Amino acid sequence: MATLKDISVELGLSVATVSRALNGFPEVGARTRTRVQEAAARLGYRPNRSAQRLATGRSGVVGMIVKLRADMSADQTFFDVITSLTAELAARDLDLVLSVDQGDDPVAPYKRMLERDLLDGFVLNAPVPNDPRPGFLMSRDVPFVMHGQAHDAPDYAFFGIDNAAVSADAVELLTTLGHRRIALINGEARFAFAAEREAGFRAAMAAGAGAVPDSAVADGPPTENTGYTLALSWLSGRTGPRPTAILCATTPVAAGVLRAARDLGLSVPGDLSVMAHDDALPNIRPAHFNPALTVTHAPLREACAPLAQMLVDHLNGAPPARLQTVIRAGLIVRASTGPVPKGEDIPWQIP
Amino acid sequence: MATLKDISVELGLSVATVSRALNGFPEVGARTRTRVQEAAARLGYRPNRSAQRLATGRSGVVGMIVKLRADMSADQTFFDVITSLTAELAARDLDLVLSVDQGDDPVAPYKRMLERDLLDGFVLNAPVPNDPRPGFLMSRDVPFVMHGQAHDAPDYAFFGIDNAAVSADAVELLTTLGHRRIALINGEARFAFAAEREAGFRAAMAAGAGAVPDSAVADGPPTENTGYTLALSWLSGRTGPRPTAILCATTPVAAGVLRAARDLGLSVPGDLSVMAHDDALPNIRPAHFNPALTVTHAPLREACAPLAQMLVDHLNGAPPARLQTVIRAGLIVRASTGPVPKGEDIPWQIP
DNA sequence: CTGAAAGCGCTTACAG
DNA sequence: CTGAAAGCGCTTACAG
Repeated sequence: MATLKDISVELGLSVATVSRALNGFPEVGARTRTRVQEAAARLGYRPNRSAQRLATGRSGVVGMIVKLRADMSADQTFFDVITSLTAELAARDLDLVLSVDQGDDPVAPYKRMLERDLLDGFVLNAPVPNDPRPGFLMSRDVPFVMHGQAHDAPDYAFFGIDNAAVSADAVELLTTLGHRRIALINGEARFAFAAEREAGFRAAMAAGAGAVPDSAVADGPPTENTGYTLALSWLSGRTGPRPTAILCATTPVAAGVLRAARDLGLSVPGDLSVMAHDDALPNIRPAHFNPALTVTHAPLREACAPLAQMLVDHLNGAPPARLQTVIRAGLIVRASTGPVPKGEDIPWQIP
Repeated sequence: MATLKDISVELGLSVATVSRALNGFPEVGARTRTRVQEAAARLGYRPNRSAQRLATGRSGVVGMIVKLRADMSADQTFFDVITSLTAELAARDLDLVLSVDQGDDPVAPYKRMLERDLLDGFVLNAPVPNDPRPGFLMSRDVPFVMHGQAHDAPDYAFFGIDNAAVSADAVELLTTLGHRRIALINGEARFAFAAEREAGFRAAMAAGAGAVPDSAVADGPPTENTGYTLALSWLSGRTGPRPTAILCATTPVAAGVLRAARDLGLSVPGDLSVMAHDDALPNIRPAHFNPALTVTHAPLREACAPLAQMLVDHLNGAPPARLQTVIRAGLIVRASTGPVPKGEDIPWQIP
């Protein structure tokens, strides 16, 4: 394995200059930099991470703790995020060490990893309302970045989508089409994003379609089965007036709703409009649903590069309160949404 | 953070001696070792991994590549193994870096990780028949250990259970109870362990109960749904004579079989005996099934300590062909198996 | 049984 | 713009 020394000998430069050239220090001459870069490529130079880490005092390792849920439903989104996050961190010379935890104490696994004393920072996933992890890590001065947002005006680094707008955009599309009885199959209530979506949903509905009864909001694991079961119960009409549109937390949930409609002989979008939020998981193509699914669209994996970069910036001393990004999901109108059925543009009745 | 130097100053010893004492070198005097260990504990000494790694030339990082399947069914066993493996490797000062791959080429992701040139070795999971990964890694002299076994007389390190015996033990129990028409819901055919289980099943059946028609062997994802669907079709009797016993690849599959029996009004074990192989996943308690499930039993997570140790030994120069262990699963007889129903002890007919 | 010393491959003040 | 040198915290022949 070629070292800085090899390059320096090859070019008659000092190791220091070679190091500076490769690390993009501005004071290096353009010609020198080019020569160094070429020699590095020619010799197949790769920095020795352990040496870099020893010299800089960083471990180059960041951690992420995955909560295993009691119901054992391995989250499909998990793999997608891990894939991208690992790659994005690797591109920035950081290794990601995963640790799976099954305990009840949300900060205990972080304490445990910190004790081993070899982590530069954390990526926090699956925030819950009033998540205690940011407070704990900040009290110990441990850098981290959160995927999502657990508090209203956080003083920590995070990247997420505007979940209230996800609901509002969907509601606005549907109310413009005349819908008033819109139901929501939300993500699991214990997660912060779900709380934001529900709040956004209720606010947008109140503004455009009328108040929403509790019976028109439900949640469950983000599966086809959840969608099927809830839609079947709502659409059968046994539980009161039927919704004319259903908003789904994920595309698999929407697949279940579509199946329920089919089983009940309801046409989509003739009798029922269906929308979902689309995390753009691989192997799930809402464009190929039948009918093609109207969605709000925000690929989960696109969060990974910003998250990795924020963490690097944070490690390099950037103030975390500057490392905050909220992006707005896109809206893709396809064939699963249409005008409200005639005579059905009647708001929910609050009991 | 305390260093070796701190300890050496504290005790008036050399850094070298402190290092030797802490690393268990035999030549250190017993009293000296004790003093050093006490001082290390008192000062909260933790070795600096980067320094160790730089000095030893090892990265201290091993990789594991997780294949993401097209059907997106995140394997429940995955989390269990990752949890334990991470912990066991950490206890041996190794970090585990996961990489998720979705491509078709089984060795490409290993090549890619190798190019980054910072891995000491790999843990290989989910072996398939004639798995190309061992050959590739051996050709590059990359240490690895396989969870399971992909070849008949491997020349590489691996740890696994005797899958043929898993089937044979189950078949023997059932034939002793008089069963002759035993059906198998196997793990997915693309995995090596499933091929071993099927071969073991057919051999044991041929020896004790008669040959098995292809229609009595099926496979699918290791889910409740797989068990329910297959059992329903077999037990309805539409596809030929009913099995009097069903062997399941996993406990969730058995849960599905039990539900199918219930739905059809069949009693277990009166009309049907049910067995499964139990990976001992958390939150699944075959002892609490109704009836309590008879199983072959081999906790997946118990493979992790041996795997971690084997990898360490391999990294320390042990010849991989010595690092091979096959353990035998246990057999736990509970209430889901019983004597064959009267007059039903008639072998399968091969069409 | 213990120590002095070299070395692992980087980074980064300090000088010029 | 470049270099000489110290230092990061270990490990490990080599000597005694």
